Amino acid sequence: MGRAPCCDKNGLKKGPWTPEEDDKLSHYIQLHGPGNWRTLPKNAGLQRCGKSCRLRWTNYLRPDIKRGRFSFEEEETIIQLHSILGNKWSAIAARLPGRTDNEIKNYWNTHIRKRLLRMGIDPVTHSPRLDLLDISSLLSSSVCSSSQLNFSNLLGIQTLVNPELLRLASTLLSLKHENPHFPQNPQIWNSQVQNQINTPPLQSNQFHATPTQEAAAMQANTEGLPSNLTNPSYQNFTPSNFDESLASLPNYGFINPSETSTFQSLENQNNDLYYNNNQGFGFDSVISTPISSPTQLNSSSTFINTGNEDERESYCSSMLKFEIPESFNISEFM
DNA sequence: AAACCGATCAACCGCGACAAT
DNA sequence: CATTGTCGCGGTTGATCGGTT
Repeated sequence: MGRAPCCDKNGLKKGPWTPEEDDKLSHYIQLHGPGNWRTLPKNAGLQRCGKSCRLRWTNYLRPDIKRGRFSFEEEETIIQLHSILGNKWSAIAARLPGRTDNEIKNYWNTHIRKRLLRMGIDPVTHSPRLDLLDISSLLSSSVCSSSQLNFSNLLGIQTLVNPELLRLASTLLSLKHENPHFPQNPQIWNSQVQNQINTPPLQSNQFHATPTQEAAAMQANTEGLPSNLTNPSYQNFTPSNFDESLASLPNYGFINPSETSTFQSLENQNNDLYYNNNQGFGFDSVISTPISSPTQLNSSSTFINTGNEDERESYCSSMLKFEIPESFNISEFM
């Protein structure tokens, strides 16, 4: 089926909007509402296509748009929602009052994505970027082919690999060795470890919404779920385990600093860790928070609300012990 | 002072979904 | 059921700005 042109482009203006055009559009919508976007420009006396008008209104002129820097709470919400919704910017924006999908998308691409990469986290899968080192396949072959833990291969690449990675590998191999149910798929392996790294116990006070609000929020967010979530943890998504999936979402260090949830602690845990995903960080709080109550987002989390980008990253990194040093050239492994 | 470069973000483009006919 | 029209989404572009050389 052919797509109809959104408008007759002949003679229509493109590019940046002038204050006069903004005034015309705002004034018209305040008086009449947007109505039909196709006919709006003509009625409002604008030499623009309806699409351009809609975009200008929804992304800039709408009176309820919040301007200024994203707060820690908003940033955390974006990351968590992105980990389950993917690039569903409109669905994410629906959970962030006053923020537009375009603004969130830009902020993700220019800030969050880069910071996650610097931290060694894949912004698509939200997992540690072990894949960059091909360490997953290395470990997989080692694990699957022998009951004896053979570190010779690992040691051979030690000069290239962050010691933290090797220690992680050691931990994972130990867990695998002791636990017959350990996932064979390295990707699932990674994501499950990531979940545990970032999932301190759920706190009961993270629920603020009424059942009705929760139901509405759940519906709003499940509607936006992609069918092909890249994170293997969520590929088995079903309505019945949705809570589980949400509860096990990554947190990237935006957690209460009093909680210890690091690789160090991982080493001391028994294998039950891998089967208690219900005790994840309270993503429920994000999902259940009413749209009109942005300040309630993750109220249980403790934030150091500085406005400094570096401090945010530093705080993030300090909580998530898995960190690729600045000197480590990731691009060499791409 | 000028040139260069990277970061940012407003705006555009193409497409899919869906309603209307 | 097929076609047409509209809307909204996600990806991309390009203008602008500030910092650096």
